[in-house]
Amino acid sequence: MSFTLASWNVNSLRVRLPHVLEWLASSDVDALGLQETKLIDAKFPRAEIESAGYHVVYAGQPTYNGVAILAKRSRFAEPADVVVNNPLFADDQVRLIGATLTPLETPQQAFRFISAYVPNGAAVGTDKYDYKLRWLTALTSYVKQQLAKTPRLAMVGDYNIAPEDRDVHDPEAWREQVLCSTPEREHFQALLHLGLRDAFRLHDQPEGLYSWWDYRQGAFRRNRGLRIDHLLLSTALAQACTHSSVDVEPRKREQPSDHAPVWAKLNLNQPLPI
DNA sequence: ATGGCGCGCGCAGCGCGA
Repeated sequence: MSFTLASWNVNSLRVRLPHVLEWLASSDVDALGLQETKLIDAKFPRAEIESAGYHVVYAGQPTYNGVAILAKRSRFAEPADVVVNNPLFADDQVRLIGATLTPLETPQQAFRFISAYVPNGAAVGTDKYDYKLRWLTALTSYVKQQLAKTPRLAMVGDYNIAPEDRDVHDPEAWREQVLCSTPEREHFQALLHLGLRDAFRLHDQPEGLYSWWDYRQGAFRRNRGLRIDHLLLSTALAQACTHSSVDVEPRKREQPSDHAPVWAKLNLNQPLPI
């Protein structure tokens, strides 16, 4: 009984819907967190996604932000207990959605799935950077609370943090810049210390595999990227994770998102520890 | 490392992302 979980910042779902539908059809994904849908709920392409065989829950706002969770209908019950945003953090931006996903065949394997769009932070020392750090502090409190209630947790998303120098094409150029600064990296480590694992680092990985490349300067062609999109798995789920990677193929298309989807495969054959 | 990119909004050019 294996499940593939994934995350993708699509930078406008209106523009990227064909990419998402093709990727779902070709990649065998069971649950997908989306970020930067940039759609109000009234404009969300619910019918198209349901026709593709997925449950979907979503929350958006005009122009900016917006998150969603897709779950394959042949494998999961309707997503339950949907929560939008962090109850511990008053936020007028829509950057978080969580739901409980229950496998149809093994309902005892239900887990909490969160799609997160961490603020970008603009530049170190700006108001947006302060907001990012405050947002992350509140996220850590919330995840701690969630893990106490639900030991099976997958929190996926655009974290806008490259955790280590090996996640950066040019670490010296990015030293203490936004996405790579020490305070941001400490926040990422704080999440791991709660009992989450970075799925990508559970396995041997090739060097230079990133999840975001600037649209400018031919950054993708030159692989000048950062690994800022992550799947964080609670220890209970991390034990079941057999593979994890980034699929760079969608980034090669015409009119791509600047982010590539990241994924992890979980083998839930054995009963999971509580 | 700033831009030069691409998005939304809305119909020009700006805010924003990372």
